[in-house]
Amino acid sequence: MARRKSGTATSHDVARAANVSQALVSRAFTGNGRIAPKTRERILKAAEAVGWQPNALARSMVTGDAPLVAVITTRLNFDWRAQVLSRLLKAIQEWHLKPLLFYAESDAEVDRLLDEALGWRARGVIVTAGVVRENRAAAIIDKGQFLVALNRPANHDKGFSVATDNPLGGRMAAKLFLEEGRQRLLVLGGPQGSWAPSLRAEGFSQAAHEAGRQVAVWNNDTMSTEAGRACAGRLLALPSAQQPDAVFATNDAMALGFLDGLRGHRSIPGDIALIGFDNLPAAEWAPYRLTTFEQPLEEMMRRLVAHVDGHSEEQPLQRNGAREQCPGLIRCKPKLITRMTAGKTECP
Amino acid sequence: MARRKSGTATSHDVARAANVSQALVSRAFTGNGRIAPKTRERILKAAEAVGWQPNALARSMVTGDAPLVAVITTRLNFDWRAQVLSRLLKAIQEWHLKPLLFYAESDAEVDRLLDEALGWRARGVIVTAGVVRENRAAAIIDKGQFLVALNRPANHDKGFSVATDNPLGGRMAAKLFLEEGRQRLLVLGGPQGSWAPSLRAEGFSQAAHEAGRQVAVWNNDTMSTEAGRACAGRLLALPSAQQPDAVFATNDAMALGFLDGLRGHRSIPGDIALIGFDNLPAAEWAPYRLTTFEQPLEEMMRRLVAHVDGHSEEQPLQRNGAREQCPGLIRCKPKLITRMTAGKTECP
DNA sequence: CTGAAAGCGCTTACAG
DNA sequence: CTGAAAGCGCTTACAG
Repeated sequence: MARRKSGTATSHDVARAANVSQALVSRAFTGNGRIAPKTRERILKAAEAVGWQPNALARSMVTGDAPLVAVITTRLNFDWRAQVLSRLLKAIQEWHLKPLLFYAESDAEVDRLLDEALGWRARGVIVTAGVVRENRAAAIIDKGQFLVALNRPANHDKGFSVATDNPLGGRMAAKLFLEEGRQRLLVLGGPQGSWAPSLRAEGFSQAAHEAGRQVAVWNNDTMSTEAGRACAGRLLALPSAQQPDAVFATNDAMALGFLDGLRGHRSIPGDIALIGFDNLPAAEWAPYRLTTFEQPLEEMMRRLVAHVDGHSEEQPLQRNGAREQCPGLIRCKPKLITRMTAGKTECP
Repeated sequence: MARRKSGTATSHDVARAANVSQALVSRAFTGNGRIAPKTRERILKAAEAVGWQPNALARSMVTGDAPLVAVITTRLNFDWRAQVLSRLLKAIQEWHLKPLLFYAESDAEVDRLLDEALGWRARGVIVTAGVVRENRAAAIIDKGQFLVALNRPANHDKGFSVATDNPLGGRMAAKLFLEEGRQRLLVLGGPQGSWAPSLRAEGFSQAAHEAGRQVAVWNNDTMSTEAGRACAGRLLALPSAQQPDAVFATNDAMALGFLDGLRGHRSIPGDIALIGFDNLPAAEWAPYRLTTFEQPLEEMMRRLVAHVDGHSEEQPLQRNGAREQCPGLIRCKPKLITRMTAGKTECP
């Protein structure tokens, strides 16, 4: 029944081999408590011979502190997700913590996974997929764990949420189009109810409305290159009087597909200006040269790290003093990367 | 010192709340041992009220079996890595195991991380980055853990290694070029000593040599689109008599950059035929239409899963009976995806 | 069906 | 400097 139990050495085996008490073996490895240097060395050698090292589970249990952080993630098929996870894993590594991953096949699973994560008594949880329900957030925080939500709300006033300033990105895109004198504006949006893409679209629409312009919004369930290509087809089928002359795609994948769909039919940015979001590697490739927004991943990670470090030092919340616009939500400015598809009308 | 210890409820708290013994609380959650249905329900309610669930660390300790699997990974900036990790996380999730990630900033760190992983007493370890040293492999397997290496050797006869059949891919590419009557062959290789890219290059060269053709190999330290573009520049600078008319890029990133670098200077596949490796999403985009190899990820995962399932059932090794070509290494055939850059010379 | 007790593999006061 | 002992939060025979 017990899988392996037999055969695995314990600190007692090492103690026997080094002819010391089991407690000394522990001290040799933790570095806590006095121990003669020579004894320590003898123990280390014995451990090596036996092939033993401390059982991290047992250590975590007895110290009441597991060096773990739970990370909720999902399919990595969108480039941006992989970038985020990669950067996150690196940060966690640098904390000398271990990421325990919870993979959500769909957003609906996220709540169950958060519950499961609680069982591991980790230092905290980082959510990069799905939605954090309010009572789940409370359960996590009440147990003294930190809660960080990336590009989504934490739904708790002691939770922490870092996001790209999506509305600002949308507004900047609109402003750029208006400065270029574009007339008919279109947004390639995400699924209904999605958080980040909706905020981008709303920021865009709002700025356009303030300038007296109307905006069409086409929602897309997948936000893939295929979806972008489909939108291009839809645009080409429109009566020419209704064809937009400026398009804001709420992610790069759609923008790239859109460009491919228009290739040979329209000139960019002559007929249609285009701005994307994410600054995927492909955005700068020769056939695209897409004007887009870079998400401030490094800044987001810095903020996240600062929050978690603050948490572990049990500092009082400094957030009130700092007067964030929206408590618990840190917005980091996206950076406009101007390439050929918009914003360069003054250059040849 | 102890971080949280205080405040966190235990099974005793639940027992008190439900007016039962602590042992019953355990039985209510594990499902092992007899317990009256009504008692169980009362306990579950009490636990919910207290906000408690079993401590997975303590459970793992006492059962001697932690439902963990260690995964060694690295930066996810290459698309293929992210795909692999994503698929892996899903498989592990389906086993009802939890992936504990070890992130190696460089290959040199991998050995240290493997050592660290041992401390968690996981069911096994899956290596997707760096090299598994022989004695490290032995240490893992001697402790009864499984060892799986993806696209690299496991370096132990009880380890398990699944890889794309890289030499075969190389040979197939060469064969296709030869059938097209290409004369001057070039390989865009990876770093010296890299495993998979070198095998691809070798397979290619070998097949070419057998047909009496010479092959030039240009190694690249990064295998990025930039490297591919640089190779294009280098090619264009060559005296025309020496210019290759067929290029095998050992990954798609280089192939795509190479295409961009040639754009406007050479016609593809007229002047130069090109084959890549990986079948990245971008390979099928309109400006590229790259002929390339799809790595058989699903088959690799199926094999991996079968091995690990076999391991947990303590089955005798079946490998000898099956007579694998190379013991412990399973090669899965890559699939040629024929698009526009090679292999379609008969079609307009 | 339920409870008291032993034990998982460690760490850490507490005595010597 | 070292060792014996308590205890971390559970699970699981073993008695009742």
